[in-house]
Amino acid sequence: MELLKGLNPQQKQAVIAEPGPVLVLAGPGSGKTRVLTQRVAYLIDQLGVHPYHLMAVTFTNKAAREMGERVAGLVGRQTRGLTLGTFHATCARILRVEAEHLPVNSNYVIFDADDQVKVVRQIIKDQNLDEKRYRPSSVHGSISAAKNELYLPEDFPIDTYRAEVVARIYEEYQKTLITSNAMDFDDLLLWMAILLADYPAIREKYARRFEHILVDEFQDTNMAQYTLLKHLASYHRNIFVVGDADQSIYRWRGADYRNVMRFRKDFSDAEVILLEQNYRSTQTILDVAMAVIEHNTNRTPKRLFTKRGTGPKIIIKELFDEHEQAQYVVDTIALRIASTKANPGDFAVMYRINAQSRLLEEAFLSANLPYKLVGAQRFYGRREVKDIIAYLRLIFNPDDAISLARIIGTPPRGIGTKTYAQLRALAQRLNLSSGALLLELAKGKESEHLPQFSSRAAKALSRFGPLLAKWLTEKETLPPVEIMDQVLEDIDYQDYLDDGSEEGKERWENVMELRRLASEYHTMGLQQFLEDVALVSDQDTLKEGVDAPTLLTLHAAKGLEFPHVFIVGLNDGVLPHQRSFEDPEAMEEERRLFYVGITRAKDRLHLSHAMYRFVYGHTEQGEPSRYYADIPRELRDDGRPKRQKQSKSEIFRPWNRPLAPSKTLEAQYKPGMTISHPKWDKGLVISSKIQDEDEVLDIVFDSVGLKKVIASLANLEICDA
DNA sequence: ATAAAGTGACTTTTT
DNA sequence: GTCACTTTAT
Repeated sequence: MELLKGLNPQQKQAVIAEPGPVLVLAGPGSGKTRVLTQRVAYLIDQLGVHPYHLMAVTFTNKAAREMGERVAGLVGRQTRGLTLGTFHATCARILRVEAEHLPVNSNYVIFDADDQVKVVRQIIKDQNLDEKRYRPSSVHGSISAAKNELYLPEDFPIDTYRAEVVARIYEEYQKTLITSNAMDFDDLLLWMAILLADYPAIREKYARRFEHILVDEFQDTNMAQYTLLKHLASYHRNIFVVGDADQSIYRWRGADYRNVMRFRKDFSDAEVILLEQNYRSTQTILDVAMAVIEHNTNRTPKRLFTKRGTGPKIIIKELFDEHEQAQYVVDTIALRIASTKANPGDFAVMYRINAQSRLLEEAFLSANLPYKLVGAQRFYGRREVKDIIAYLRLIFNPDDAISLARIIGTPPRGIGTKTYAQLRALAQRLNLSSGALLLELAKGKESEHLPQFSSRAAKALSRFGPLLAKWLTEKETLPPVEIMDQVLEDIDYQDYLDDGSEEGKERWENVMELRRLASEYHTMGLQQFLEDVALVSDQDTLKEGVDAPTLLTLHAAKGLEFPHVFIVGLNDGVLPHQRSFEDPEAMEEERRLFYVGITRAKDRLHLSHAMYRFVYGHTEQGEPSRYYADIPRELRDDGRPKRQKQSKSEIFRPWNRPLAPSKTLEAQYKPGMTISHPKWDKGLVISSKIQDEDEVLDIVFDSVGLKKVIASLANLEICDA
């Protein structure tokens, strides 16, 4: 079979597996995307399954698009009818079709994270709750977590007083969304699961339709996703899932790698296939990856191997501060591009938090090196972009309270917070959405409610209402880009942005970029444009065909690969992140995140950290990441000259100190010793063990309590033996 | 009602 | 240090 050429036996076994439940446990770089793609092609081509009866779920739209193109190439014809997309996009589409069974209509809008927090904040204000005690983002986090676990407001577990308050806010929150004719990200999954559970007819309709279901990145599904998959697979039971528990990095979003175990239990007859051979990285990189991930508990040990050969050691570099680190990255990349045949696009720089990208960007800019930054927030989070999207959303769905609140006074048109609050209160009393009331007021003298406002407010309102009404008629005939043009003209937005500054110019350019995006939706229409804009993933913003280094978070790096990978900021508190310190489960996830980063590298891996780093404006001494201790010496090259030069500068530049002391395999510290640490001061040694030619100590400090310390890195002084 | 100036919270990670 | 939100002056 032409289709199976070049596959190894396990991959082949997966592609041609008998219908029924299949679980593919795929290590990094083991060709799982290929398996998934070939499997779809095989089902269509060899088993004659019509694409209409297939559903494939991926993690990003980009992955879906690539898969679609590859399948089309393999089967040599159109894949029309194939359901292929992210969980959210797929659910959004089905929910529009089934809207009659939902509390919203098919023109619902999708609330993003920002909108969600705004709704919560408004409710907290309305209920006179203390915003400090009930922080909107944290309350929203609780609501989101509940939804991912399929708890409706009435099911919200109340064990504390706080939970009682949150449950009340949750209830209000859902009401607000419904009157806004909106769904949030979590609702897309939640309502889909509810629909399938509560309406046997709908369940049967889709379960019968999807003869085969394929799921990528299965380890990152949450309870809602797992449940709806189970419903969808309830008729044919042909569910093919691919995942790797070691790469589960979205626990904080409700993802639960235990779904892999759940799957094995719920589908006990599942065929389990292991893909261990790696086609991406050198053995050295794989050995580093395994050495790091082995420290996690509760995992199935895996042996990653490759036929690619050993490859060079990985490089570990300590820099003075984050500026020097950024400079080092840029210099190294520039040098390699100049001296080897590496292309700029072969390089990626990864970091734990978005804030770390700024210094890197600056270094790239000042070196005059182009770069690509992955991150949707960067563009869609901009004020001017959000403003225009809010106008379009309001035009698509005038009930959208959040969008109306955003734009009713932007640009200023005489409707301030007071007037808006009045409008909102009256609308609530009349059981209308604010937008609907605004349209009612647009009738001018005929409106019975207009006299309730001051003459000034009434005048402003009766000017804006008709404008909205006009746009609403225009949307029926105009494509998205022309609606947008009309809005920009009517509100004189360019003039509003233009304050003569460089920033104002930039903002207008962003609006024009959005316009360019909208212009691609001539045939697909406003609904599709708004939906795509709401559901873009960070990876989707990665520009293809631009040959430049990529800057991205470790999360965004999942599923990608690069010949040269730099992971920066390997400082304790950054990677692993401080916020995870107290929670062992979160710490395991930090480790998986690092593992994901390492395994993105094909040929060369560079790790680096800064001796001093900025925290809230001032410099603080940073500790190298504890993960270094897990990387065997023989796999790393710490750039230390073979012979130590004794120069004065070295004495005054402690950051040049070698990563390891002179090689001693004997413990220098014993339990019971009192030591002194440069940052944590006095402490008592509890235990000491030799690990990878380094001494690892457990020390109880008076200041911070129990810490794991690597002797060669910590600069300890013995006070009292 | 709006713009300017001042205050305080805050930084994981994202569909 | 920065952003978003609140208070104060026009």
